[in-house]
Amino acid sequence: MGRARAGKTSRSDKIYAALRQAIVEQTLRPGDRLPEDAIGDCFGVSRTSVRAALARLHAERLVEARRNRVAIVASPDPTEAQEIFDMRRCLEQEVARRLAGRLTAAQVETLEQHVRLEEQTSAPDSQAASQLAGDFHRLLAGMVNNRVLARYVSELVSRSSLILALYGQAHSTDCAVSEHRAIVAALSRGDAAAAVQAMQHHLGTVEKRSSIKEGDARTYDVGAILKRYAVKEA
Amino acid sequence: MGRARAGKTSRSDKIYAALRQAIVEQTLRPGDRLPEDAIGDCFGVSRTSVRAALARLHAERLVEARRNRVAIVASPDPTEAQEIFDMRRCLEQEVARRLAGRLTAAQVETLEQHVRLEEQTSAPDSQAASQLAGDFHRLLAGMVNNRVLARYVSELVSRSSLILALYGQAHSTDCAVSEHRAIVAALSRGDAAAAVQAMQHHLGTVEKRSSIKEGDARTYDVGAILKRYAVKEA
DNA sequence: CGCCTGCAAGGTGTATACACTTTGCAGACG
DNA sequence: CGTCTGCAAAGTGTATACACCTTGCAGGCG
Repeated sequence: MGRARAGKTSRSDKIYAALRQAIVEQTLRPGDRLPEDAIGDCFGVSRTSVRAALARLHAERLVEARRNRVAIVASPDPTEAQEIFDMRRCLEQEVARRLAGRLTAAQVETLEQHVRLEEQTSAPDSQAASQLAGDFHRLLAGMVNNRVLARYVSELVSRSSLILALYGQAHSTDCAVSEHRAIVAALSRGDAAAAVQAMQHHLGTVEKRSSIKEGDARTYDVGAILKRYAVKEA
Repeated sequence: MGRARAGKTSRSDKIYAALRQAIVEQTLRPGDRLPEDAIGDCFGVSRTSVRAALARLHAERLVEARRNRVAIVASPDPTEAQEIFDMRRCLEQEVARRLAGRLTAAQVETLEQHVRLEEQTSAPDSQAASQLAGDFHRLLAGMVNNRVLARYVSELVSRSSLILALYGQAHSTDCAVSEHRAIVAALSRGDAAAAVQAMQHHLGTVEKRSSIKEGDARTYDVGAILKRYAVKEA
């Protein structure tokens, strides 16, 4: 009886995992429609399970669900995109601060192994590389002994995929592996200031890679945008 | 046609709101059972809507849902409780830092009015007072222009109710109003350092008010607890 | 008297049915 | 030819039905 345990995943769990994967891999892109019955047919289950999965994805802000309307993959507007990166800087800086000089040898090894894996990945712009890049950040956050922090970082990392999909070019080396290496180095030699700075610089790089411009996001409203076209057509 | 808009709340929305309220008010206490059909009967709806509401509450970590088992109101163990307060300190400190010296006169007035409302509330240990205290923190977080931050703070504030319910005495003046006043004062005179410190001190006070001790949370396991009783009975 | 076994009751997981809402389009109408 | 109207198709909101899991307890067995 020591056996058994866990294992059992409900149907909605499987669908949740599949959809989530498809979204962060950008197979499903922001704005794509997610009709419950179509998805259900596709997985061979009823709408019931699909609804549960969609609800969960909605809670994580990976899908938008308007009442009585088909759900769609979330597409963060520029303002939201900035808020997400802003928050990542805030949280992951905290991760760096807390981890600097406090990593065990085993943890450092785990991180270095992960970075090595990233380097060895053949296609640098592949879905796999993108996935690994995200995992690096999750791995790091998971080493802080605070599951709330880990969960928030993980959520933000996922949502970043949406932003890259919208404003960057698909999987354009989401994260420079060298920057990951620099972060690990600073952390393991216990240099908190450098670690924090490396993290900030890294996230800045990632954000820049996706040019979220669009009128600096403060000017973002339909009126302003349409006005530009009106001028052209006048 | 400028009219209409919003308004329509689905049944699961209503149930979600009701359960949520009951939980943060501590009418439903941590560990309380939440059987879908019982709740459905109670609200005159089917399990379907209740399930959706519970799923949402689960996503916010206000209820625990084990597979094939009745859902219960979440009861954070001491470790989790510390993680939540830890995270609150991290995020709300950021709120203070960002708000200091950047509040408009109108915002300061809103805050002062809220604090006045808190002071005037007759019963200081009432559900109402508790609710207002939480709202103060949400109000503050909402003034930072970052909805992600606001959402996380709001979630943590709600979860704090669970902790107070478990480890504090019910609604024991969750927050000292004077401390709220001090925070507003520091913010409005633009003293970031003081604001941050006031916030930290305040959250420290709140956490202390609920003595989460229980063996310092590292020693938290059933064995250790039962051992104490074994000694008594020996 | 204590432990194990099996069963019934309580509850969840999932499919299905049906009502209602939204949306796009065809055809009437100016 | 553009606009309005109404209807059918697509899709969601909710209730209900049934299979299966989990748990507590009654009764047998040592």
